[in-house]
Amino acid sequence: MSSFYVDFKSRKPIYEQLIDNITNMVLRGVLAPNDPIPSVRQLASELGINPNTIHKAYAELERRCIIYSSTGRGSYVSDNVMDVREKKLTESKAQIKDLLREAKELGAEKGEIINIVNDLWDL
Amino acid sequence: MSSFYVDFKSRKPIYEQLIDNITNMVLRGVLAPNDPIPSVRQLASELGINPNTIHKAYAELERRCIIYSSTGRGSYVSDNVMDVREKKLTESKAQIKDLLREAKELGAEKGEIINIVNDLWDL
Amino acid sequence: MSSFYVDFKSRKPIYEQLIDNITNMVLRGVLAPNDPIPSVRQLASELGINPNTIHKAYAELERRCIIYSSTGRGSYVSDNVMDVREKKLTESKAQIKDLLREAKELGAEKGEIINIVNDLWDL
Amino acid sequence: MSSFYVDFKSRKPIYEQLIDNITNMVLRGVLAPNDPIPSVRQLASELGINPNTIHKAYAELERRCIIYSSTGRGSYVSDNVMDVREKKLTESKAQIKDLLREAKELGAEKGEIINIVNDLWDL
DNA sequence: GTGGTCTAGACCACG
DNA sequence: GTGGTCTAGACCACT
Repeated sequence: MSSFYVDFKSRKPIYEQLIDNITNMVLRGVLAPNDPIPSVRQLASELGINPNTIHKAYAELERRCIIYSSTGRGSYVSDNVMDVREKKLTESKAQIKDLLREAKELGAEKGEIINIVNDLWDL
Repeated sequence: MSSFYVDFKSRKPIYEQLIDNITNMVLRGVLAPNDPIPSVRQLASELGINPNTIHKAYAELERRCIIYSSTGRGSYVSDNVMDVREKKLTESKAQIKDLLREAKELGAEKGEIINIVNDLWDL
Repeated sequence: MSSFYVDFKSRKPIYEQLIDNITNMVLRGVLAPNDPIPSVRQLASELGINPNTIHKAYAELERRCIIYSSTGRGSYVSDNVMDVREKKLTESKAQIKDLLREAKELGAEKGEIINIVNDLWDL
Repeated sequence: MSSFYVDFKSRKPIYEQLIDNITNMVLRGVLAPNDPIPSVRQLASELGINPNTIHKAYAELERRCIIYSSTGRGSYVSDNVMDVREKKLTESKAQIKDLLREAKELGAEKGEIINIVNDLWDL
């Protein structure tokens, strides 16, 4: 029951979906530091995807220090998860700020936004 | 002194940049309802872009009811700008909600978000 | 208070709009046989349209025997209105038949159609 | 023995013909949900048409949620065919109503219309 | 002049 | 291989 999943109907490239997929599993703790992740071939056949696509995703994940690979032994979840989380949170807040600025220009009321925030944090 | 501008180095397609460009000018009132917008060929030569690319952008803008075009007469800003603004604001708020949910999962504090909101609205 | 009208936002060419416009006025009796219709120049200035466009419409209306023009004296409504009506009705029924066939293939029920017909004729 | 076909002599643009063509095949079940449709290049060479023209048709079909495409994988029939059918039927009935109203004004008898309906549904 | 369609051919990223 | 973007240049109908 692995939660690996790709949506072929999405416009988002499959390799990007995989990146997001695995990144999320790591950040949520579904995959713990030093856990092994499926081999390229295994995941490829499991998802019915070209192995090259899996490889591309793994390469990018390694570049982002979310996993590490050792030749012949497979790939594992990195143990500096907190750094990754920190980085993503910073990006996330920057995006939110941009969107809020846009929404304000479009006429959004401060109250509406506060309500959204309250709903998410307090409910 | 038209504010049309495209960044050829961007990964975002030129025609999408044009769409965003014009949409923003309409939403901010730089272009008023029923104002004429530059002809396909004129804007093409002005920006050093192929007319087909401009046409693609105009066609999509027309589909989104932001402009209307008629053969032999040219293209004009639509007059139901409020509908477009309303629609965009709804989308924007949905995106914000999604990002906030993600940020919360990543460990963002409610206070941080509230501060961002206050900064934007009250400063 | 002439009912001549063109919608610049429509995809339908202006000259076609004029043709439909005048044809309808003739068929509904708003314009009676041998009534004069506005001169090309007059209608052009009234509607803010290029005279060539008006001329094109008038030429087609003449070809369809809906109006007749005599050089230097202007244009007038034809007096064989019934022929025109007959012809249009035949076309109209053919179109309806085609659309009904399509609707049936799409799953329309006979009852729905009968209801539409009843509403139009009996209400 | 694909039923793709275009009439080069028609005034209807080739890309629109393709759209109608494929839409009909989907609605009639000739193309089933998630079936692959020919690649842009393949259909182009098959029909002797420029790939750009095929692409334009596919792009519009995707916008209408009749197919979906993904780079590197190809294009496939969407699986929410019923929504499309529903939408098209609604449009179709609206058109029929308009035409019936016109026909009535032109002097059509209710009986004539009823006969047409009966012929189509009962024969 | 205007927008709209089409062709020919190039280049890119994705799988 | 696939779809997607862009250019260059032609032709059409409409105004």
